[in-house]
Amino acid sequence: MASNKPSIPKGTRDFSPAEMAKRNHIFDIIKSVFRTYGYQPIETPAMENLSTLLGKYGDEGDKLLFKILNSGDFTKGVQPTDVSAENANALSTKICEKGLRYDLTVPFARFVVQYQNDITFPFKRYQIQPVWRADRPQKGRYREFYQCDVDVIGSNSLLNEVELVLIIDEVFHKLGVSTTIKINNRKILSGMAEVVGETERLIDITVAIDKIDKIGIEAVNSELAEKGVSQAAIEQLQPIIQLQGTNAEKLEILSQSLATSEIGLKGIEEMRTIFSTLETVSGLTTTVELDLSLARGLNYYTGAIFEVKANDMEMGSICGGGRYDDLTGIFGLKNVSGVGVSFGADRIYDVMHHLSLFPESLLASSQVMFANFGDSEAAFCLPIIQQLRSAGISAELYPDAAKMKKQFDYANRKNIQYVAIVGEAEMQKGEVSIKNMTTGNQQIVKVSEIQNYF
RNA sequence: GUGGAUGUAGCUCAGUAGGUUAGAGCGUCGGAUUGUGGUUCCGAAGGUCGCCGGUUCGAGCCCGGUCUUCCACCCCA
Repeated sequence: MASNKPSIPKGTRDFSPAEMAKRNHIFDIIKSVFRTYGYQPIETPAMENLSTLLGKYGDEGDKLLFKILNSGDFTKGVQPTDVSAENANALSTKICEKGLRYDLTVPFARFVVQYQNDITFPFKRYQIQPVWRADRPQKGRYREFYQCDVDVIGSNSLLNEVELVLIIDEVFHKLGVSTTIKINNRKILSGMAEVVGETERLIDITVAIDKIDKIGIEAVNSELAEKGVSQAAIEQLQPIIQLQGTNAEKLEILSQSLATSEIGLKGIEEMRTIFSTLETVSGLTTTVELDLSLARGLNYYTGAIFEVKANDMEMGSICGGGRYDDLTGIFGLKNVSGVGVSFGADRIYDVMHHLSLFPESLLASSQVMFANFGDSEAAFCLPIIQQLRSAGISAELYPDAAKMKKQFDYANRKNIQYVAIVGEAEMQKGEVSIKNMTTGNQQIVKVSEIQNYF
């Protein structure tokens, strides 16, 4: 059949003007907050060299990378024996040297190393661009989605962590999304693994306890056992991962549990500093909570880790990040620590859409629409419309001399607040009748004073 | 990547045991109403039932494959 309906790849989406208005609302607020904290934008290419991407996200991450087939004769150098299911990975690196970026943090690290001599440290940048993951799509999970990253690199100060919490708080406050910020620290997690004598199983332990909210303590324990964590270690972990109380209380008990772990105590100290500094800042509207089950998959995190959950809707994390002490080291720049978070714009959109949090005014294209009564009336209106536009008021003329019903319908559908009516009578007096579409009131205004009406 | 559902008009969904020209509501368009919308009334358009193949005298319905979307797992924004 030739009549295939046009379509787009799985997990990708088109966006209509109405959707873009809402998406831009999110981007605009995020950007404006980033800027008020002194961050500056950069962009990097959609594709990176595969060598930049591979090995940074763990085995799972590598599998989810979109690879780009080499141009030209990509079969050059490939032997028939290379082509087999077991060889798929090795083969892919032979025929693909580029891939679509998986996140914005690794390309940022590459960027920092590449331009280290031109950058003033600490470098505060933000970056809002799409990323791609060859994941199976689901609710809140897309193959192409936007991340909004803010990072500061080249500073060890915990003030940066505090600043990120303030940014998160401000963004979600301005968007009207009720959230909880969860914080943990990789050093604490390392300390836990160390204390129970399972240092080399850190990743397995964190991945398992990360699921405690979802699958419960029993299932977590059996998963730990499955991964080879000793029964004694599992028992030792119980009181730690099930800690209750205020942030300060949790830290207090933890400092006893992890007393023998230098790294664990370091993590606790960091968290104490972050929490106590946050207390000196007034006006925080979001709950900030120490959550020891928070692990986060990306294994380049070394200090604080963040995750933000929407309070009023079931949805994966809508923002997440953490400190990475040596991400640039992989690209040859040692001893540069960074910390940052990434806002998931598409998930934030889904949450706001589901909870009807978008302001209605976003839909309006113009503030005022001039009804069209015919050629001479239109000609009379055009200069007035230009006058409004130069005063910063968005205005449009209905292009056809259609029936009033149709023109008013158009204004309604496009959420235009005012309709200006200029016919024979108004033209002669140099006036415009302006109708408020929500109240239905109509007023007559002199052409010379019209821009003051809005 | 593994397992499970789904797909009928622009949207939300009906569709009886497989049997003539596949329906409704909303929306769209036109009219009642040639300077006043969101209400009402009347009328119209719009579907190769996701796609490909099979079974059958006959398939929206049964079977196989494929794609999409959704759900769980893995993992994640």
